[in-house]
Amino acid sequence: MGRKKSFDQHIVVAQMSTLFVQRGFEGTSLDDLVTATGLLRGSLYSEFGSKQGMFMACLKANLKKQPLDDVTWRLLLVAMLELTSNSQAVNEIVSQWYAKQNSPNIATQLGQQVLKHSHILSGDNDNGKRS
Amino acid sequence: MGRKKSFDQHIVVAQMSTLFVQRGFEGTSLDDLVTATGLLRGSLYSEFGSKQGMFMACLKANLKKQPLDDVTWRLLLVAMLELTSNSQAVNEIVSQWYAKQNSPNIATQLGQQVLKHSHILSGDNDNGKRS
DNA sequence: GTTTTATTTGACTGATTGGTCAAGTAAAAT
DNA sequence: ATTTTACTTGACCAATCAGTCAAATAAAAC
Repeated sequence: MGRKKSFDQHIVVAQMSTLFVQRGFEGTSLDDLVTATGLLRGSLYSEFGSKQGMFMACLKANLKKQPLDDVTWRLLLVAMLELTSNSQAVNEIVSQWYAKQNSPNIATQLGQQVLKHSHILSGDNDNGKRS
Repeated sequence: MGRKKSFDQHIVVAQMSTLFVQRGFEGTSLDDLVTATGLLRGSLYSEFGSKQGMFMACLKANLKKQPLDDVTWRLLLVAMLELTSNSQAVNEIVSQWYAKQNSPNIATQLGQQVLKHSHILSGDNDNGKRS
């Protein structure tokens, strides 16, 4: 068997999901992920293979939820706007999810998430500052 | 007066808009913008001040169109997902636009643009390659 | 023609990016 | 107790990032 893993996949995926949701895919750096998870780069890469692998783990895990929560909708948005047109693998995940949907108002739900995320007309942006 | 500008603002803004629409804000590099416009960094910075200034020029110029075309909708999406929550200046532009809208289905239109951009269920992604 | 002003040029910078890997460590297997 | 296996550690890397600026250039003003 060898050494035991020092982390719980589910927790790590949840921590990474929070980041991807807040900052998007390109907006989230490996350093961000290292800080948020408490793992180091080597562990993250041996577990997920690549940054895209980390995102896909988040997307797959969250898509299992029913009904979809805000985190999952926002991961779908990030996938569709940043990854779907460049990555076959992510495209397939999202396409398979979309094919199963029969609700006619997916677009509306996606759009509502965009509006919610944008913080428009609320004025609570931080002018680029990060904690 | 001094030396004349070697470019037409409108054309440069249109060229930059195409890039921001295709690759998003963070996904578009200064090198990309230099290549697409034919201008060099110094010219771009003396004209627009910053990368965000370049994006804002694109957004402002496109929002004058009526009715909004796909490019403008996509710029709004990019703004809302990548900039609005971190940049007061971009937030104000989008907020002012949004306040003037009285259509009840903005969310739906935004969502349709997300779906259109995602290339889902069409399979024509390029696995990350760039021309 | 000389000076002044505005723009272009592109090499350069320090910071940050995603990703690697040899060495170290902890557990199981023998 | 020793070996083997699996995971962790973090320094390191080449590439890329947004942004700068002194020097060169072109036009207007005189």
